[in-house]
Amino acid sequence: MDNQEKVVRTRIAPSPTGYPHIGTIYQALFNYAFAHRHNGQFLVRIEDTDQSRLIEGAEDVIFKALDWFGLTEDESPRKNGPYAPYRQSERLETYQKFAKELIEKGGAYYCFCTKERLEEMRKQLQQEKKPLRYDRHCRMLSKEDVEQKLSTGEQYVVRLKIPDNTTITVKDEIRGDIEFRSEEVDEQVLLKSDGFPTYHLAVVVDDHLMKISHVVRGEEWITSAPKHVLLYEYFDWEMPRFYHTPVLRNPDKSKLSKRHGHTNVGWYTDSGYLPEAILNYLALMGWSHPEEKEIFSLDEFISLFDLADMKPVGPIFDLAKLTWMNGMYIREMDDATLIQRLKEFDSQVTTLDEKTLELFVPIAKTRMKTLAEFLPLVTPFLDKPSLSLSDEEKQQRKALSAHLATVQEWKTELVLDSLKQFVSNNTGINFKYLYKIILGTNQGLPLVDAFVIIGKEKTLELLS
RNA sequence: GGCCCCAUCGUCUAGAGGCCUAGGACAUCAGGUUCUCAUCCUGAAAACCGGGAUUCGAAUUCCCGUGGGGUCACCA
Repeated sequence: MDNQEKVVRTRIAPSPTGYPHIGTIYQALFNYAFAHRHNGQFLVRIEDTDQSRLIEGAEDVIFKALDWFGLTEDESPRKNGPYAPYRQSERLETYQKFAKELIEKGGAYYCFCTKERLEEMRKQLQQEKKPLRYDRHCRMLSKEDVEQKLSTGEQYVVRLKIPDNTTITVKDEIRGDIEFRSEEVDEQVLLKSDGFPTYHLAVVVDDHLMKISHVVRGEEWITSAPKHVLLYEYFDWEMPRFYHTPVLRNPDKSKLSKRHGHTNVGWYTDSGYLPEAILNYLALMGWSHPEEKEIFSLDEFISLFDLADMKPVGPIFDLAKLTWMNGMYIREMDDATLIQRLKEFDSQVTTLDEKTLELFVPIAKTRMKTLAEFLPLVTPFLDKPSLSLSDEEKQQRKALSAHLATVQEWKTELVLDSLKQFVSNNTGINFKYLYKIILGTNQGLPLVDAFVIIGKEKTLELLS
């Protein structure tokens, strides 16, 4: 009975405060994979308790991103579920109820300090070079004082009470027990004066109510974890297992940010990255395949992944390796799928002749690292590019055109022979030069293959 | 600065006391294949932060430094 495996339930708790961050997807991946590995549920809870930071439409975009990656949740505001609502702004009474209960239990207290007083207090502490913690001013208030202030409608917040002289232990499953001296922990606000909870109250209440079994979140939460542990103890609730995953970093090792890297999921979408490649890359940040494989599917990852195997080191997000991996996925994709993806990526691809597309894709494939690189490869053969060439180069172009016009049968070997002949007939000319006078760059799709695809007529037109 | 976390090639990592002359991947460089460029193949260069301790033996355990990161809100 004791050994009965608990249902695994994980969650991500994004705030709708802007574009979806790649770090959110990183978290989602591990939460999703772990839940699926254990036939559990993965939920998305929207943490919209900061009214001032809300951005309209941000929630939608988060779900759109999750869909794009295929990290579909089991319960969320859009899907509902047994523990609805899943949007914190709709659960206010719940938090208020528990805040009250906590006060009655002696785990929290009313605080009437004004913003001004707090500011002054901090200034003072700063001058004295003391840690910036609340001075517990209102904790000393008598019951009568509190009642009196409450009855006159004075604004208040609810603060967490920290016990004196104890050690609070956070059991982190990735790095082991982490100990905090209680006097190092701030008596944080749990319920704000606008009636909204802060993260600390909301997360504990919701994780408990929603029966979250494994809390998998970024390392930046370690410092506030003792507050959460305390809350679980005060409420006498069973604690979930905590896994603090490493934070993704910029090349300069700081926390991955907009300033130094590409954090917006939309950037990857727009740049022609494939969701499966991104996920594969992300999976390798802090985890490694038991056979040291680099390329593997989400399903394979799910079947192998264990949170206990996570490394605690913050990895640097290396766009170059992601890009390589993306190219790998493109190369290994079958042509039909790739064509489909290209069309979805850029509607301009839809306008191309289907047959032409089918012929171009195989030769373009090995030359693309992102979907965005397809069109620039192909269009120079379809729409005559306007080039700025020297007179001599124009001359050569004409000569080449005349030379190719003599090819009897427009077949790969014959066209190639013709080109080779042209090159050997003219001293100082090589294939690289040919690219220059035909495409304007010294590289591109194989000329012969491309010429055969578009046909003799169009080729000559291109060179005219 | 206080507290907390972390530490193997430039980057992601393998490594759970002898299999390590430290392995793989990206990036870099050099060759090969090739109509250019890619792809593909071959190869090269490249790391255990420092110091103690434990041990017959330490990248692996322990301590102390050092370095990097995180966090210190009525934000999450």
